[in-house]
Amino acid sequence: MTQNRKSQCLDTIRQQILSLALPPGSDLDETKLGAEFGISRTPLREVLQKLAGEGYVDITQNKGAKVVSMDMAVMRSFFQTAPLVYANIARLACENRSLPQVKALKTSQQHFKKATLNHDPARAAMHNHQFHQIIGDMSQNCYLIPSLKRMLIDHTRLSQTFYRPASPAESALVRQACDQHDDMIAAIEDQQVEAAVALTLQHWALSQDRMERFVRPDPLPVELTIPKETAHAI
Amino acid sequence: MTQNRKSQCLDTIRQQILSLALPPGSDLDETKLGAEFGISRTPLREVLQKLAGEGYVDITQNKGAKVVSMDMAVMRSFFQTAPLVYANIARLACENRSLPQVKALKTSQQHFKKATLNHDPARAAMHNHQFHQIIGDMSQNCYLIPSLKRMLIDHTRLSQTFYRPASPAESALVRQACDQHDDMIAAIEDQQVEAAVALTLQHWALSQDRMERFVRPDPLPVELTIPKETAHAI
DNA sequence: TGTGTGCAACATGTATACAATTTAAGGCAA
DNA sequence: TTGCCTTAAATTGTATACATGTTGCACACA
Repeated sequence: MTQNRKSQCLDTIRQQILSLALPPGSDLDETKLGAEFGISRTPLREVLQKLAGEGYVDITQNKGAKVVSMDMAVMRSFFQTAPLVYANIARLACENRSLPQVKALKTSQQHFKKATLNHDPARAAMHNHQFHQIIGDMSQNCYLIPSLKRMLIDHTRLSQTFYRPASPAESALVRQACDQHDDMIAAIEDQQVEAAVALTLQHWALSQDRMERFVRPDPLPVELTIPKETAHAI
Repeated sequence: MTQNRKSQCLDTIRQQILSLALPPGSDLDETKLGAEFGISRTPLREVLQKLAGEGYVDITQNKGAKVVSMDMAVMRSFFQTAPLVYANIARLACENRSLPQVKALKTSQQHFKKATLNHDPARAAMHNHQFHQIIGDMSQNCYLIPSLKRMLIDHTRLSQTFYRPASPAESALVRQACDQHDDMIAAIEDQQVEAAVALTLQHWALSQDRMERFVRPDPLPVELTIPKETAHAI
């Protein structure tokens, strides 16, 4: 029971960081969080240590924990490194996947598809996160998985707007991403390595474009008209 | 002062794991270690959490911490993944290195060279570890660095015998590795990306051979003679 | 002899009190 | 007002006591 509260605390904070409910750079107060989850500071500090190990938070001596930031320098390496990590994880997943894992991947994809159809962007982002984490598990490579997990944290945070399409064209992109997931499952199940890698790179290219627009939005029109509805800020 | 003891504890355990003084799979008793380092269990548990985040130990619920194991399945992915990670870290290090980092790398290499000349294999392995970790820092890529650090843990553990040459031919290999370090420093300083990557792969090939022999030793001679001196076991 | 049960010893998990450090505010002098 | 020093509040770090869970041994029984 008490153990339940601790792991629930861990899950909740992870989820809040991924959903940007806890924005990058925000402070995590030990006393406040402990009271919130009904556990004392000792186990709560261990939760924060664990989150630090997973790359969700940064802990500074005598200064406490902060949600990891997403500054420009980091974004640069994010876009630079993602295809390398994703493609190699996909390759290894093809080679090492077990059938129960394939089944878990299909279940995750069902939930993801349902969330997109129901226009539930928060759940869609979370299930997308889980989908790619399962592919990571399939790779069974304890050296690359930490990199993948760190990438997925920022990927999920950046893609929070992805599943909140603002136009028919954007809706089409979401459907396309969903179809790519189906194709990836098939390739992994049939262990078609080259197909899985190619699909992964296509999948990346799709979200890359959306995310880069999010980081560096379209320039305002030169004619000084005021847009009807401004895009949401971070 | 008290903070000193905690970080000293962290460093000592890291060093003991890398040197195999704490062999893979061995138990880490909280009470015993706390007494040993003169700190109570609370900060010691935080040390273990940190080590778990860095990939030095595995923590199981209600079972405590163990030094991460090195079974055959893991070794396979180790040899499979190392060139990918090392080569890409080298590439990024070339592009992003700062001059103070180059200076630190040269200092580290001096210590390394001195240790090999003095036939101090433990120190040589540690300075080699530090050398490659500095190259990791140069890459300034927060996504790949965790993978590199996890690789280096096992690399250093596997190479414990590398710097304990048993024949003139093996001594030549150590000298060659040392020379490669010098060449790598030059390539990184001059930002010659292709040269740095090629050198890194050569450097890997050299140690790969030694390490694979360590994991899978030479078959015994078919004639049933007893060797004069048996190689040290793990 | 083999197997299962219960208890005792031990190791890990949590709460709380206290110590040390950082942060912010207030007051004083230039 | 500005800058700096002092001091109080808040936050983090540590020690200890207690709670909970695991392990291994002894003993009973088939």
